[in-house]
Amino acid sequence: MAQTGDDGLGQGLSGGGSADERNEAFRLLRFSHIFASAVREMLEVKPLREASPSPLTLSQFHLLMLMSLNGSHQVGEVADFLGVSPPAASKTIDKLERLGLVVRAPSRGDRRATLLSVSAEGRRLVERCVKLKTGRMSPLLKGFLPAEIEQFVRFLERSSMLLLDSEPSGHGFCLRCAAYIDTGCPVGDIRGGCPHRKGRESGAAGVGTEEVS
Amino acid sequence: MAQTGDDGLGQGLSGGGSADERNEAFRLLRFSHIFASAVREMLEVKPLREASPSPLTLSQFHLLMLMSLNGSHQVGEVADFLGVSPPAASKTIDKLERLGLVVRAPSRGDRRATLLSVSAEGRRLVERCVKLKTGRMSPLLKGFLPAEIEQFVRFLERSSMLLLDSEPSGHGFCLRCAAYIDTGCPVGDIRGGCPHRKGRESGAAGVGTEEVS
DNA sequence: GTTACTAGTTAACCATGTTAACAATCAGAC
DNA sequence: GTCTGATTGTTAACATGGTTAACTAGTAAC
Repeated sequence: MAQTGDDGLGQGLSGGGSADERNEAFRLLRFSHIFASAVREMLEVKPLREASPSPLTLSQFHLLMLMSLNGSHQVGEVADFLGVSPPAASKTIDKLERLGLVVRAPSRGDRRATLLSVSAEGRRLVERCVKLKTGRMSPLLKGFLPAEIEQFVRFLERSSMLLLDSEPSGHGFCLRCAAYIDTGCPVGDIRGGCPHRKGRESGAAGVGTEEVS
Repeated sequence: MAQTGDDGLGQGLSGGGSADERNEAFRLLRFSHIFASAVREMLEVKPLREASPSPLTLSQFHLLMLMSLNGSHQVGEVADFLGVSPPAASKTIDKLERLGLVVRAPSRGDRRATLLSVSAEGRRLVERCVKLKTGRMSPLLKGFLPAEIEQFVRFLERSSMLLLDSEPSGHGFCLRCAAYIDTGCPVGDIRGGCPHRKGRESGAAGVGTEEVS
């Protein structure tokens, strides 16, 4: 039953073009969803659950990851990066502080601001989690030839950019897209720019240099 | 600053192998994240926000999608498919019913069960949403050659399976992975089987045939 | 026909998000 | 210098979506 073109949605997917083209569009949509779910589940949620004794949210972990790479941050920056309101960020930080993963300290320059940094315990958690991610990646790396990996990465990059570029005018939401891993987020180039990147570039002198620990 | 191998995480990612291999693993992990986020945002969240006057959750929409393709369902099946507890499903259905998108009707065979079906309004919403998804896909389809699309889809499928297969023993969580689009979910083959599939196969005679309309 | 199980809902609670209001501090006009 | 206005972060009040436990109604087994 329900062969590709038969059901109600086969119609909805037909944007013109031959049946083969429709079928390709259909399969691409489907496996994009599956891949996205698999990545989220196996490379984000599961490693985090295994690495952390107390159950952390992905948001909470992203915050930790961000700070473990970029030194101290202000609460507002963190809120921007996570894409939530300042009170939400504040509460998230409360929780992480109770767990002993981050540390709040008053900023010396601006006494309104509070600087956040990762504790040793938090840093260890991040390391454990990254190690688990790496482990889960390895069957994937073993199952492809190096040249295939290279091409797959290029496909992923190109298609991500094509997807995001269809935005009428980039009002710059943040993908929380692992940009914290490295500089040069390609997403930032086509949208308004991810807040994390902004923080690192413009705020580098004011924030990054003021170490807490 | 922070070139790929310099920062704290370059170390964490090194699972052995040459620097080039590590770099490839690194890029693959990163662009997998980016692609997953882009798919979620542009092919799931945004189309839904645009198609629906009242803000629906992805869960709620998945439920709608599921039922619009497979006729009526029981509350418990829906809970399994969404991966939430029965009370949560019940409340979700409450909301969708208040919005006039689904209809509850007593089952004639088993008077404990309630059968759910999509209203005409709900069906229109699903169609609008699918159309928007298709629209957002088109730049992607235009930006690739047909042969590239084909290969990209194969990569996505292979890597999804490799990722999911690394699970020690599939205790069958559901990816909500767009399996509702078509039969033959490849994920179901390697895990315990997605609950939706189970519902369609074993429950087809008891549930699918009893139309509520 | 009594007993045990199943389907669904309700109640009480928790986590996480929001907006509005607030205290403290900074920065510029005068 | 000081007053006014913007900013930083927190608290308070509330909405939403999830959980488990308890309950009702109905089915099924013996």
